Amino acid sequence: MGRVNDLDYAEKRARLEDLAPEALAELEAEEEEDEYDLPDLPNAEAHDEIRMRCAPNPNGPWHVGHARMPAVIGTYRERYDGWFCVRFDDTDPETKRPDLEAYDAILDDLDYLGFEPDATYTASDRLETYYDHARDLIELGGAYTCSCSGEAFSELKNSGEPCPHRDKDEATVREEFEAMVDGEYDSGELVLRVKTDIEHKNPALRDWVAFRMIDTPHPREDASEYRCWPMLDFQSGVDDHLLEITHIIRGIDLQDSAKRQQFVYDYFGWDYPDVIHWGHVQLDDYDVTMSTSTISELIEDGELDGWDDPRAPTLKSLRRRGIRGEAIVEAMTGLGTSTTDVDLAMSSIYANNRELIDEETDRRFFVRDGTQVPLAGDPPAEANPPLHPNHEDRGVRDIPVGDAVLLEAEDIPDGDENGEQRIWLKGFGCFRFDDGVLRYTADDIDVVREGGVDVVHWVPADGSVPVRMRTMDGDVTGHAEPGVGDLAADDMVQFERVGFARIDRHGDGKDAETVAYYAHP
RNA sequence: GCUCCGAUGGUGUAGUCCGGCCAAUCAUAUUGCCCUCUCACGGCAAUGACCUGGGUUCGAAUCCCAGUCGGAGCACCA
Repeated sequence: MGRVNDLDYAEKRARLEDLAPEALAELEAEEEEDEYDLPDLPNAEAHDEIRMRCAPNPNGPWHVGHARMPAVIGTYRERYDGWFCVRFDDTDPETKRPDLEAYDAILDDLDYLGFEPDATYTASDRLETYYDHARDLIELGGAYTCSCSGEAFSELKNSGEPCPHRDKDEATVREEFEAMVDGEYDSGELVLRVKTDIEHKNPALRDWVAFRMIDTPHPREDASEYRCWPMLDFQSGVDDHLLEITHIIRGIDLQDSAKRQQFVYDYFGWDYPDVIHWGHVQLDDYDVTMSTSTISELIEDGELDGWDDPRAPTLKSLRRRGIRGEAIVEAMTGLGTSTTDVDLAMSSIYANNRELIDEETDRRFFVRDGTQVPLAGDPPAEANPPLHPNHEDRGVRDIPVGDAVLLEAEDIPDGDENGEQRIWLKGFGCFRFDDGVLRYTADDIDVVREGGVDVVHWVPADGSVPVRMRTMDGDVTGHAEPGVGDLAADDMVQFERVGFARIDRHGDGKDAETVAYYAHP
């Protein structure tokens, strides 16, 4: 037994293969099955092709929570060899006014996450389609124009009473709706309601609004002439059918939508897609709320530098910090699709990212708030720490050392004669701290192996690169070893004992700062 | 007020449909040890959960009822 446990995995597998090949096959088959993070889609086998949509409101670049939708439907698309589109549900030019730059910003965020939609639609291009369906619905007796104020209707609705407009004859409804389409009413004057069940036990489903008038022109020029706009439940319901969506995945805030839209589907004789609702996601570690409008305000007020400020919980921010989209996608699919609210730990995104980048990311020294200490005792002229501890083949860094180094204050020995006064400058050698000077001792590495002498990171006082590292908790300044000045923007480094960071840009001229963005430990 | 959901360790998740294989899976987190020219990686170990109360049953995380807590909708927002 003990001998078996001492074997490593490959050996155990080989031994098992000899002894009981069928048991091994079974074990490995089980492992295969377990590889999915996400549950099976309901009724997947009933469709030739799984078709899904991601339907954002383009009112700003995406925050981290938005990544959940593409992560999940993108993963399902791969798993079922399916299809998904992006559909911009931009049918409110006023309250949720679209931001013209957000359309491309969202597609860009999607690309960062590693997904390309099979098609892209924009609801504000499709108003004529919605009008046509409204006309059909009116003909089926499924809708009526209503001039009640929101308040008055709400009161009637809550007591389960129909409003006087409910029995309007079809010709009048048709006529008034055409006048709505032609923009002959002002905002608030008239709406088109779907006739559902005014006594339905759930008040949320009673005769909801399908179209309303909006005076403010849509920001997209192609849509700026329209004044009669569909509500989400109508627009989205019609589009989901026309795009042959088989599976809708969305938040619990739209829990009642399916039931509302079901009335329209019934009038038209359509089958409603399968729906999955999930709860809200919260992120730990951030002071800023994950909300597009809040972030947008903070940027406007100058509290944040922009959508990619390291303190902003946005995809642009994570991207700038050098976190791969894949790390976010994995964290998101790991959340599953439960209807409960969930807290996503940033540490799980970091752990995924570390796994992706650790092997390929070279090590560098970065000393925060360095204290200068002179060297003595004739040390070597150059230090040569490895680029990566697990990859000797990549070679070493050549760090020319002058007559002084910068150290972090806590790494400098305390000068107490009773304590160990030697430190090992990594990749360089052993020094004894004496009277404010580090004197080279020429001890070999055994003094470290035997314990007692601490290894510290350091940079030469001359030739090091001033660095401003931007973090979630504010900027950190210090100096990185000279070679960092030669790295390209976008290169990742691991500052030893500090963490992973992405090189953002180098400054111009002498003494100009290099800017790096901190990713994670 | 009316109507829907949901509840497994610090976090996420598996198991719940079809009760026993669950003194509960995996990941992450935290701690300790090993490895190591710091960190990271890797290895080993520890920590830590079935919301509460009833019921059904030989047996309940799983089924039933009640309660508690949490979330969502009842918009001319998405």
